[in-house]
Amino acid sequence: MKQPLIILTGPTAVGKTGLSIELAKRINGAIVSADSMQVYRGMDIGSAKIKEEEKQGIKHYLIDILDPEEDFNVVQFQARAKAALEEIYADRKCPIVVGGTGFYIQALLYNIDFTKSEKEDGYREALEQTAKEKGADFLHEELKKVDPKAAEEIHPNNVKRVIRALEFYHESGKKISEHNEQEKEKESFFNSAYFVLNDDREKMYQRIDQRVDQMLQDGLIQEVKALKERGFHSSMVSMQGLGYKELFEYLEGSCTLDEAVYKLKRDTRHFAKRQITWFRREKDVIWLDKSAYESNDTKLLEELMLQLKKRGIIE
RNA sequence: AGGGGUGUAGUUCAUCGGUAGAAUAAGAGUCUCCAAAACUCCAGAGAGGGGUUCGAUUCCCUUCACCCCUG
Repeated sequence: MKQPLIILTGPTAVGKTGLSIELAKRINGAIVSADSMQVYRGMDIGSAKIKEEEKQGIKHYLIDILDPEEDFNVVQFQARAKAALEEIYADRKCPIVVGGTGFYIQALLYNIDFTKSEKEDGYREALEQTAKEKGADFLHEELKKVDPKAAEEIHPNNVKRVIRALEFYHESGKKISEHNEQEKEKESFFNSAYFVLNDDREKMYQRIDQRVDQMLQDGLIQEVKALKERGFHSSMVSMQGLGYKELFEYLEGSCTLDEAVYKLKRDTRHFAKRQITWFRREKDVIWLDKSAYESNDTKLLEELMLQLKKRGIIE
C-alpha cells in the first residue's frame, strides 16, 4: 500500500501558505516545506516565511533548521524530508509538501538517486578553477570525450551542469546521461496528489510587486543589514536568495535602493515564470487556476478535497 | 500665443538616401547535488498625411503629440 502524499505548490506569491493551513486543518495534516530559503533562520521577511501565529498549531518541518552560513541542497532536502515523512506517518497524519522549489519536490516524489559523492577530493573545485582559466568551451570538450550525449544536451555555457556531469563521471565511472535516463523512468512510490496553484499572469505579477513593497515596509532592509553585520556575505548560498542578493548590492553601495527594488521585483517575476515552466512539464500535475475560482479559497478547498477523495488519499 | 527642439520595438538608445541594429522588459524553454541557482531560444519598431527621388525611416512641407524658452 502506497503512502499518501499531498503536494501543494505553485509560483511564488500565489497564496500557497494560506491554502496549505486550511487544508492541513481539514485533513489532519502536517506540512513539509519544500523551499530552499525558508530553511534558514533569520531570513524571515525575504523568504516570506510563515509566522508562528499563522501556523495555527499545524506542525511544520524543514523551516528554520539551518544558519545562513550552512549549505543546503537537494540531497540534504531529500534526506531531511524523508525523515520528516516518517515522523508524520508515525503520528498518523497526512503530509503536505508545500513550497515552490520544483526540483526538491521532484527529488522527493520520485526518490531520485543522486549517488552521493563518497570522496571529498576537491574535484569539483578543480573543475571550477579550470572553467575560469580555460573557459567554458574547454570543459565542454572534456565532457564530449567521456559522455557525448550529455555534452549534446548541456549547453557549453552552462558551466554548472557541465561540471556536475564531469564530476558524476569522475565519481561513478558512469555517464550521467544514462543515469538520468534511468531516473526519469521512475514511478513515484507515493499515492500522491500534485497540486499546482496558478493564477492569471498579470495578477500574479501585480501581487509580486505588492509583496516586495510590503516586505520593505516590514523591514527587509534591516533584516538583510543584520545578516550582513553577522558577517554573512553574498557568496553564500543563502544570500543568493531573492531579496538578499539585491539588497546586499544596495547595502554594499553598488546600486541605489530604487535599482535594487526594481531588480528584486523583476527577478521575482522571472522566477515565478520559471517555476511555471517547471511545473508544466512535470507529469500528473493537477492545475488549480485561482482566477477560475474567483480567488475564493473556500471553493478552491472544495476542489482540493474532491481530488483527494478521487485518489483515495482521504475518505 | 510666439520661438526652438524631439518623435525609431513596451522602454532606453543606435544606424542609414537602397531589405533598421542593440540593450532591457515581455514570451517560450532546459534542468536529476548551489535550483530563489545556472543556462538557451524567440518575436516585436522609424507618430499621421503629402512632396522631392528609380528608391525615403533618413531630405522638404504639413498635421498631431511631447519637452524647453519667452510672454
